[in-house]
Amino acid sequence: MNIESYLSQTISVVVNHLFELATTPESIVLQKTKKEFEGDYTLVTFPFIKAAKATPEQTGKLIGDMLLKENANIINFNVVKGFLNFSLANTFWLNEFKEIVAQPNYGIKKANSSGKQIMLEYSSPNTNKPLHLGHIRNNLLGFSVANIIQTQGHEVIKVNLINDRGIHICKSMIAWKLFGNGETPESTHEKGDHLVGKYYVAFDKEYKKQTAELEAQGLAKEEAEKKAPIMLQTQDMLLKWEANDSETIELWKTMNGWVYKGFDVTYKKLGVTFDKLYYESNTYLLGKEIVQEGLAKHIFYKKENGSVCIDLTNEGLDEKVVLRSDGTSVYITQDLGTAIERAKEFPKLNQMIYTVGNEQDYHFKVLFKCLEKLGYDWAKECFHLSYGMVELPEGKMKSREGTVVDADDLIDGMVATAKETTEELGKVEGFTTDALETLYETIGMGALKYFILKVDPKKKMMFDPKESIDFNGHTGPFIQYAHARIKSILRRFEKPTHELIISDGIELHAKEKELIKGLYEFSISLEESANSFNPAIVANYVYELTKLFNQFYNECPVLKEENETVKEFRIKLIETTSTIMKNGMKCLGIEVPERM
RNA sequence: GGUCCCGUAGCUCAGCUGGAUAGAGCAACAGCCUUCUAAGCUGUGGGCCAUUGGUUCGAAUCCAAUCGGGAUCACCA
Repeated sequence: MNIESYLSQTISVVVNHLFELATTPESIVLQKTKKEFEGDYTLVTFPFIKAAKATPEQTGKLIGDMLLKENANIINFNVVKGFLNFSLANTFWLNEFKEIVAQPNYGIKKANSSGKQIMLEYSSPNTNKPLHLGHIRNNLLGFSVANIIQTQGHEVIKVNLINDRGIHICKSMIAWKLFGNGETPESTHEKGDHLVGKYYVAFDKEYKKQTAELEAQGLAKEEAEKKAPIMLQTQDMLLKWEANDSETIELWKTMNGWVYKGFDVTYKKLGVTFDKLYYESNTYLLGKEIVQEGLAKHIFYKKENGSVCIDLTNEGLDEKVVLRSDGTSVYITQDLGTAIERAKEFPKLNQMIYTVGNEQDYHFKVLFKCLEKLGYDWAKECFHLSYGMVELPEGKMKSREGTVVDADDLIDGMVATAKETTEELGKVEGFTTDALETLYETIGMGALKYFILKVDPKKKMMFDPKESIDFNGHTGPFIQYAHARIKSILRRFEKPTHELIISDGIELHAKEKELIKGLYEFSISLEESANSFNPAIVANYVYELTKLFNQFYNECPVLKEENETVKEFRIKLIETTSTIMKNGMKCLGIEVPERM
């Protein structure tokens, strides 16, 4: 049951009767009562004082009196200025709790016929370098949003479009050919993506050296950059690749193979998965036909030099090239092609979501506008899940220069810190070695994932590698710890919990009531989180719930409670709390341990 | 320069579909482990919510301008 809409309904009836209004339940301003005041919900009465022809205080009292008379669930009220605070009966909250308990997956809707089919693209790595912190945000965000959308009864197809071709890929290939001496991940015991990334950096170094030399010989900077031998070799290689030169293709396959193996390890550590992989080498030629189609429809036009453009100046955008004068594709050509291809491949698709950084806001505006102009009505259901950059205190990350926070290093560092902390706290007893390894990963990754996901995706976020991610306070381990504490109590409880019956006569402790309210909120937060594609809402919700639990834990003994009815109720209460914590964290891709 | 995003405590972030005295965490300080795991709980200090003006009974929240920061405006991806 949605408590707010139930109350709004009641209030609108009362208000309409009292003041001869025609207020709809939706227009009632209702909020949770602030901590400092007595009550559960608060009605803002300012909107009614005119119709009531009374002061805010009098208006509040009028409404309060009538609510008290009309609704048995409302047992008390007080008025402070224009605010009517009212309390709901003990039994009301107990019943609410029973309803939650009766739904094993409270807040989570099963996939049903009214659910949508949604494609969500995320990750989209380049195969010339390892993943870094920016990719971590992308991956965690994409995976988490997919989970969250699923809880609302939708089907999500997670896809990864791998950027496996192009000049940047050739750069690391050339560098490897020149300086690699036949190195392989096996020979160097290096992760494949790191090995290839090393040569990408090597390319940049050599390229800078060569341009500097040419500049010293008197060439202009621009000229030098064009004429550097290594750049010419790279361009030549790209041509060979496009001409399907067997030796080049062979090297490309080999090196990309190394990278994929490396990526798989990182993806596994991050716990992200995909339903379908797309490779740009297969899709980059798509879209040319679309351009012809657009030309025929006079949506695109040909310029004198032969390039094809679209004029979006009326839309507040610019003129954009969609096909080069030499007839080759640009970025947006393939994106048009890929989108249309996917729509054909999945005819039931209701929405396409692209998880890509906000530096590409403009690109996606143009892309969606193009699709719309081409007459694809699903274009307005396309959504760019845009997220802010992860910033470092020293400035930007540049993978070419190797000044990045590497994903694997960061992950390993987090796990190592988890290990250190656990050992320092002396909490290693009773675990097998394997269980400990798993625990360190759970805690380390929990801390990292929570750190990233608790902030609003739209906003840029700051990450200071020098300050390690915290394990105290508003963090993943804080929640994991509370969960483990609950499980510890449940392990000691002698009866099977499913047999427990919640008695009606229980007088709720303040912290118990707060906790029930907190449990109820899960469903609302999850829905809000899904609607706004924002995992931070769930993340912050679970934190709030955990705080409520910790307060309860401090004030209300469970196993030591002498009254058997109360004890069993509390068992049920914490069991439900642990389930919601677990389900909430699962949405974020974070595991919660049974003990820690 | 055009367009878009962002400015909240020393730091990292909530709150933004307008409502009461603006919240957390970290850091600092002070309490709580013969009581279910102290990765916890309780308390103290810390704020012209960038600035100015407007709308409103009421503005951190909406509007405008200014200042500061970032992104983007490629026949790169």
